[in-house]
Parts: sequence; C-alpha cells; structure tokens
Amino acid sequence: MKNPVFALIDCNNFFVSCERVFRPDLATKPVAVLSSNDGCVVARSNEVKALGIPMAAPAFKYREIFDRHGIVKFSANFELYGNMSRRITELLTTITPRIEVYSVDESFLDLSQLDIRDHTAWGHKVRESILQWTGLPVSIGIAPSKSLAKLASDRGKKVPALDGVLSLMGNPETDWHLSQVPVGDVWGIGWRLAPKMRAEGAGTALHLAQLSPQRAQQLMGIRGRQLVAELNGISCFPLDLEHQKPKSILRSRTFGEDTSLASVIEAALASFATTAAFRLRRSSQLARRAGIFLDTNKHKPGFRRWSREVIYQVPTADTGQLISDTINLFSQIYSPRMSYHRAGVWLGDFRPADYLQTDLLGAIDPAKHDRAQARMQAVDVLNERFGKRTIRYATEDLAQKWQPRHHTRSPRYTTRPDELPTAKIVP
DNA sequence: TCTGGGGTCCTAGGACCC
DNA sequence: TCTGGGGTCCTAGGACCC
Repeated sequence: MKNPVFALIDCNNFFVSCERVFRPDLATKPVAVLSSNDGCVVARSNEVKALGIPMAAPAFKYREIFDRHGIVKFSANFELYGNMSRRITELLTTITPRIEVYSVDESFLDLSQLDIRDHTAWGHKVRESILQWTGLPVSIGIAPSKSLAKLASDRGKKVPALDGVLSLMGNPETDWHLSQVPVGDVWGIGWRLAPKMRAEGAGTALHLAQLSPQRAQQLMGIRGRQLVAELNGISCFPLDLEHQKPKSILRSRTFGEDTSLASVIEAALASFATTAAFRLRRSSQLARRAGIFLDTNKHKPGFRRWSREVIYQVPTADTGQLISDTINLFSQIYSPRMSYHRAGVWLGDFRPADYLQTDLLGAIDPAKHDRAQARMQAVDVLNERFGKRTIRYATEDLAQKWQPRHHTRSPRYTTRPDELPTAKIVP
C-alpha cells in the first residue's frame, strides 16, 4: 500500500474563464457572471474581486460599481459551463482513471499509483496542457491529504510566484504556507465555525492543525477531528469514485416574477418534476419519496414556506406519476391569496433501479410497471435524439410565466450550433 | 423594482423493540 | 409495580461545500 498522494485541479474563476474563452477581448476586463434571474454574483474575474464585490453579492446593490467600472455582466450559461467542465474531466481521465469529480470546476486525482518524481513539474505540465486544450486556467495543489491539496491549490492561485502550482509533498515550507491561511479559508470551516476557532486561539490553518484531536472533536464533531488530522498530512477523506450517484435531487427556481396563479406554479412544478425524474433515471435509481415546497419572498416580512411529501411503497422514476403527485401535493397547500416567489420539487430515499425486480416482484403489477418503464425509456431516447423537450407533458405548457430572467446570457457555443456567430467572407 | 441553485454529512432526540 | 440498558430507525435541524 503506497502512501496517499492527492492532486486537486481547480479552475480559476471558472464561469468567467469559460466566457472569456469565446470572448478574448474580455481577457483583461472586469467580468462577472450572475445567477438565475440575474440576482446574485456567482463568479468574478480577478478585476471584479479587486473592486471588493463579494461572492453571492446581490447584483442590484452593486449596480453603481458595475456601471462606474464598466463591469461586463453575463447571465449564467450552465450548458456552456457543463460542457467545458466535461472537456477537462476527459483530459484528466487520460492521466488516471482514479478521479473524483468533486464539483463543476474541481477534481481530485489519486496520484499514489503514478510514477511521478517531481510533483511540482508534473503540476505545471498538466496545467499547461489544460490551458492548451481547453483555454481554461487552473490551479493545482498536490499533497498527502485532500484538505492539504485543497489548501495548496488555493495558495497556488493566490501567490503569483507559484504560477498556479503548489506541492506540499515533503515540502519544508508546509508550515509556513499553513500559517498564511486564515482559518476561515480552510476547507470545512465555514462562517459559524471560523469565529469559534478564532476564539479558541486558532486563527490560521497552522494553529488549527495544532489543536489536539480531542479538542477538535469537542468543538467541531467527528469531521473536525478528521480535518485536523488531514492538515497534519494524515489522509481521512478517501477519493470518492462513486460520487456520480446522487442521494437526493432538487429542482427549484425563483420565478421571473411573483405569482398567485395556480396554472403558472403547476407548469413550473411539472417542469421541475420532469428534469428531476430524468436525472433520477440517468442515475439508474428509483425514488421512494418525492416532495414539493413553495416559498414567499424570504427578503420580505411575513416569509413563509409550505411543503408536502409523498412516500411510495413502490419506488418510481416515472415522470407522469411524479407530475400528477406533485400537482396533487400542490393543491393541498395552494391558496390563491398568497403571492409565491419560489417553488421546488425534490426526490429522495433512492433505491437501485433493479430493486423492483429483486425485492418487490409479486408486490407490484409487473406488466404495468414494464409499460411505464418502456414509456419513459422511449421518451428519453426521443428527447436525446431530437432535442430536449421534443416529447413533454402538457402540464409543462400551461404557462411560461414562471421562467427566470436571463437578459445577458452568452451563446451556448459548444452545444447549440444555431447560436454560433456567423462569419461573412467579403470577397 | 431588483437578494441563486444544488448538494452532503453529522447530531440529537423520539419512538419502538428486546 | 418498577427498573435498566442497548440497538435501530426516523426526523429535524445545523453546518458545510461549490
């Protein structure tokens, strides 16, 4: 058994970098990407960070700074970002199959089986090929634990002299790097724990690493104890290769405008149920629970949330059933006097898709179940071949008014040929 | 007027059983 | 009648992540 070596590959300002690949004219301009409804800032170029605009800042509060500095705004284009993300994943998979895709812009690699003599040089080589093949700048951290790899990639990004790569494998400066990282920037220390750690005298990652395991567990539970060990180079969080199977699925949106109309909300719920069920089928699972929730505006007085759920004796991934059940749940909590701001559908308590055959045969009507399976498979095949929403349920079409606004979305360059710019050749 | 969307894990407490 | 302890399952809420 070899000693663990992890690399974290982390895309810099990911959404902004994706936009810049297709807009090289923006390479040195301040650029921000906004969430659904153009509500919050979800990605910032370094220039925007330098202007003091924080992550998740409500866009309307910073409009003046946006205008004054000519910040270029994009509505989030997740189809583009997802596609760019897959390109990087494919590239990394050629290095080693032992990869954990941790998020849309971060992957861990297990390097322990590879024959790498100089980890820093290896990091620079990987960084250059990703830049060459995708146009995206990344930072790379290499260390004996995931938490240290994460911290190292962050240092690689922030310290210009490191040029995007830091290896903490046998690095005599490890303690010094730890001493430069505020405790709140450590992976796993959020806004609640950071003040608590500072009060304990642990203001930096180095101080945190020096806590006794007992004290760490007292203050932060078992995860905290493991985190402290990780900072000392003892790996507690293994590579998660099964990451791709979700344990719950949520689809929700803030509406383009608040609404009291049942038909609008039903159309939204039908649409959420459809995409959630598709994702569920793609993961080869069935749900034993499904639920909905409705919210008023949480930033206005009198904020309220309503929710209902249904438990299935026979788990399902059938879109038709999920739509009719969510609409039914909705009718139990809907009041025409309320003004709704946001709604969502969630699925949970999953079983493997072959569970019905192995465990419930006899308890269900097999013919009926097979027909439902065949129906959903046909829908998925047609939609894959001819485009999303080729086949859909009528409830989705009751209204479009719920759909979020996205006034400044860029073309989906890599997935929608019809949105590509056209070049005219002038003779 | 205008404040996102999607996840995971841990813990404490209650119900229930032996 | 009262007493003890342990195990499991479920749920709600908290905390974190990107």
